[in-house]
This record gives sequence, structure tokens and C-alpha cells, in this order.
Amino acid sequence: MPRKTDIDLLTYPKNPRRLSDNAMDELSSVGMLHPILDAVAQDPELRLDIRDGYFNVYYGGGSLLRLQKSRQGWMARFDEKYFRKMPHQVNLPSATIASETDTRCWVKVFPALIKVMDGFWAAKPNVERRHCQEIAQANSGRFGTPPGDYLILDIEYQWAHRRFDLIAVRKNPRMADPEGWSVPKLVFVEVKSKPAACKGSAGLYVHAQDYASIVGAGGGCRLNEIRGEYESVIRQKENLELIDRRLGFERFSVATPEFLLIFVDLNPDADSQIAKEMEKVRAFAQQLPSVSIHKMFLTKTDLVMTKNNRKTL
DNA sequence: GGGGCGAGTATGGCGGTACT
DNA sequence: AGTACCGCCATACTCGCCCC
Repeated sequence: MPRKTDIDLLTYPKNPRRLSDNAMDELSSVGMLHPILDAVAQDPELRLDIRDGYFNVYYGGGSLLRLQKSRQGWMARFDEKYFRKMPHQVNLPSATIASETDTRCWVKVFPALIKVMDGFWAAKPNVERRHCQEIAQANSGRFGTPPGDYLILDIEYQWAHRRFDLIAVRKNPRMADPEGWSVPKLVFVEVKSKPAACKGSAGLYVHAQDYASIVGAGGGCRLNEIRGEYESVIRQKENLELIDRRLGFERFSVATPEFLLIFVDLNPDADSQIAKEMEKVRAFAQQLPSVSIHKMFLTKTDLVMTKNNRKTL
């Protein structure tokens, strides 16, 4: 498989994150997968995210359940690796889902599977992934207007082997739309909780380069595809009531998407290594006036993303 | 026999830790 | 501090099966 540096960004074939009409029907109130959506709706710690022809339910930054259509029908999968530290205490329901009853069997074991995942992470913490999902939860558009200026659309977005922790929109108030959610700006987000993750092959500078390469790919036409991909994700999530339709999303702003570095309980200025890395990012941003790079400081106890805690680089 | 599909598996990216 | 390795994620690839 090619490394990201070998990929032709002009021709890279991106399969958009989108569910089939059949999947949307099965998740609807009359479909056999609907109990999953119900469970997600009732538990703010769970989120459902749309992938390319399948979807995941995430808990604590890990995949609680993955649902994919196969020839036999819908297949549910729990990552058995989580049992490694905590040998099988849960009898998994049948992988094949053929009825609403089958789906209910899976939903019934969610609490037990969550205990297994918690047990796994007690031995092996996943601080940053957990922060990502907590940020997504704190800046959700599921239960009405988001508390801050951002709404998280998705987690772990990958494009041409480049990966970002979160995809968000930032509200864009105008005269005709004082609330600002109808034509928001697309945002690529990278979350950092530890100094060591700020440098090196997945550090701040490399992520800034990845962002710039995507935004500029094909003279901006690849970016238009990504906007289209997320317009579709928003529409599907509105239909699944995972994004509140009353926010009135219409389309994305044509403005260049923002790249946002979020530091959780981390002060980059207090760490000379991070400060050095930030300086590289700043220099990179200055030579590319079209890009828009910002940083934001959050704490574990206040993960609401606002303009006030954001600073231009 | 070849095209399409899909289950299983490999690979790469990234975070995290443990060891030097 | 550097690095080597592991775990988890998304996704790309492989190869066998089914159907024409």
C-alpha cells in the first residue's frame, strides 16, 4: 500500500462517507436497526458516525459496534481485541442481524461491552481519543443549538492517508442569518493532549502540511468534493436526528476551511519543544497566505469550543 | 473464464508506553 | 530525548465465490 507521500492528490479516489438508502431505511423508526439509533439518542456518551457504506457506534473514542451490510444481511461486529484484558464475560449476540429482535439483543449488551472497553482502557488509557469524543459530545448539535461557536460533525476523518481527529463546522453569522449555522465554515481539527504527540511524524507541523495539501489539491476541486461529502453527511445525520434540523444548515461557506489545533490541558508556550514546533507551523502558515490556522485551549472540565478561547496563529 | 462482490487480512497513520 | 514497539482506527488489497 502506498505511503501518503506517494499519493497523487489530484486523482486519489475518495469513497465518500455516506450510507446507502437501505441503511437509512433500516435506521428509520420503522427499520430493524432503529434500536441502535434509539440507544445512541438516549446516551450522550455514544455517537453514531457515518462511514463509507457502513457506520460505527463509538464510546470513549473506541468502536463499540460496527454495522455493515453483507450478502447475508446486516453484520454487527464488536472488536474482540477488547476482550484481551478481560476474557469473555459477555456472550455476543449473533453477528447477523435479520430482525429488530436481533438488533435489540446487541443493544441489550451495550452496558456489558462498555464495561469491557472501560476495563481495557483501565489497563491501557486512550487519553486523546477519549478527549476527542468528549469534545464532540460537548460541541454537539444533537440537542439543539451548540453551546459554543463550533459543531463537531465527525471523528477520525481520513483523506489520502492523511488523518484528522475531528471534522467540525464553525458558525458564520451574517445579517440574513444571525445565528450563523446556515452557511458555516468547514474546519479540520487536530487535538493534542500530550507534548510528545506534538512533534514528529504526526506532529503539529506535519498536520498543518497535510491540511494545506488537501485544501490546495487540484486547485481546490478536491476540497469541493469534501464539502459535498459533508453536506451529505449533514443531511443524513439530520434525517437520523443526530443533528438538529432547526439549525438550518444550507451549505458550506466557500471560504478556505480552517485548521484548528486544540490543546487540552496543555500549554504550548510552557513547553519549549511544542513552542519550537508551533514556530515551524507559524512560518509555514506565513508563506501560504490563503491558509487559516488557529489554536484553541480547552480544559478537561470545559470543552466548549468558542471564539474566545481561539487564537490566530 | 471473467467480472463483481465481500470476508478476511495487510498496511499505514497516529497515539501511547516502555525501554534505552 | 530518541526509538522501538504495540494498540486501535480507517481503509486498501487479496483472493475465493457466485453468477453470468
